[in-house]
Amino acid sequence: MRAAKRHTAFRRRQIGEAILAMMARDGIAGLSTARLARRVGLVPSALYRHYKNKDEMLDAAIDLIGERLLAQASRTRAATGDPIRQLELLLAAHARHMPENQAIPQLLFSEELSLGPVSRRRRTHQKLRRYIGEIEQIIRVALAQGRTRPAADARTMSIMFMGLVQSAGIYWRLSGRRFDVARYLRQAWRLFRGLLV
Amino acid sequence: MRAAKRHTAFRRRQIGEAILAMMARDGIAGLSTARLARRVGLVPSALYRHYKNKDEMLDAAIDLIGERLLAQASRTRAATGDPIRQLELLLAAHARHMPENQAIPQLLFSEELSLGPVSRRRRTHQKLRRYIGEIEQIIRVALAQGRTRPAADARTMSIMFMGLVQSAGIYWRLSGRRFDVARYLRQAWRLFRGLLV
DNA sequence: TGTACATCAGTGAACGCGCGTTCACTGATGTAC
DNA sequence: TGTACATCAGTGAACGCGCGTTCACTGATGTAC
Repeated sequence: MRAAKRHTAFRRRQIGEAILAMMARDGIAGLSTARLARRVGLVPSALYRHYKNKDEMLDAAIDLIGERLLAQASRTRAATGDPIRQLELLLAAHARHMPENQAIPQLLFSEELSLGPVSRRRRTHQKLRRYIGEIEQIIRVALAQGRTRPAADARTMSIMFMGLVQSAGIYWRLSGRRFDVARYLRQAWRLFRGLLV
Repeated sequence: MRAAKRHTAFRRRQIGEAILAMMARDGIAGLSTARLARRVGLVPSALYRHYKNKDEMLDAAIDLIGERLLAQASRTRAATGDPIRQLELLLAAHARHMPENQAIPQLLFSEELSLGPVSRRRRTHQKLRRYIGEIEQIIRVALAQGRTRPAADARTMSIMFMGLVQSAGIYWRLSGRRFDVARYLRQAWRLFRGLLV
């Protein structure tokens, strides 16, 4: 059956999102153009109408990840002015979106990143740095409001904050999705919060 | 040139260690039998004298990772009786062995783990759990000696501890090995230590 | 609004390539007497 | 200690398979007059 004709802009977004979804579940390695095309409802060669090659498709997916992370950060900032509450909301969002967000660590540890073009690692680095920068700023505000003299700077704390999410992800994945991420992150948050107020 | 004849036990270990080394640098995906054989100094078909197939080679590498983690834990326990000092030593060891240890997250996020046989995920899970169990016990002793009433249990704290190492690894990798892991872990340790004493 | 033509987004067949694995072989190493 | 034989660990050639990508094609959609 012949697929309906859609504008390239539509297909590009569709392909990028399909990569993210497939990556979250099974990683990048098994992501063939055949499987990707099937998921989008096209024939493999049709993908090449919208991207020059597979590398460009991958880069588009990386851009989508960056967009989503930043969107989540600004949604959270908009929800409340209290920095402590913002961090708590952010952790809750990570717990909720754990399955889809697995695309991020899958990408970070993929050979496509370590063996692919340097530009790709740089782009990814930049996107993650921007997100962690957002967290760092929130922490900075929190520290200014808090009473404790912190034992480390805001940047260290922001990387540590990301570590909470990463460790939860690893355990969740390894346990066959049985590990109670939300519970762990609530407990870890109580500890982390103690470092700020 | 024909390779020297060595006992299977020797070759098995050699192959396992070659996998770990290659995995640490470039991930699992690009780990072909051809490249693996070249590294060991054999011809691809020779690998099959020592392992039934590639899956078994991979499992051997996973066992090696487990061995090494546990060895590191017991070396640290032997070095000092002070639990706080033990944790500090453990972090320092992780900072020192960051390059080789990249094999661990590479494995944890590989499609060989998520798509491979369930038994492989279980084995890996068990090995990591045992290591984190060691950390948990150390933390338990530390909490018993400390003066603070902790805001979370030892298990949560042990996963968080692992998160310190993971976040450092991600940043290190993304930054093109430029991120100062030792410095970050020292700072993060000061914060984490504050939760215990 | 209708017609003529250009562009765009789909198709299936074909390609060269590297992959994991098998196989018949060879000569070095180990074992029995 | 020397000889005869079995086992073991190496080899290169060959296999079937899925991969990313190219290409000539087709018919739907958009544009000019």
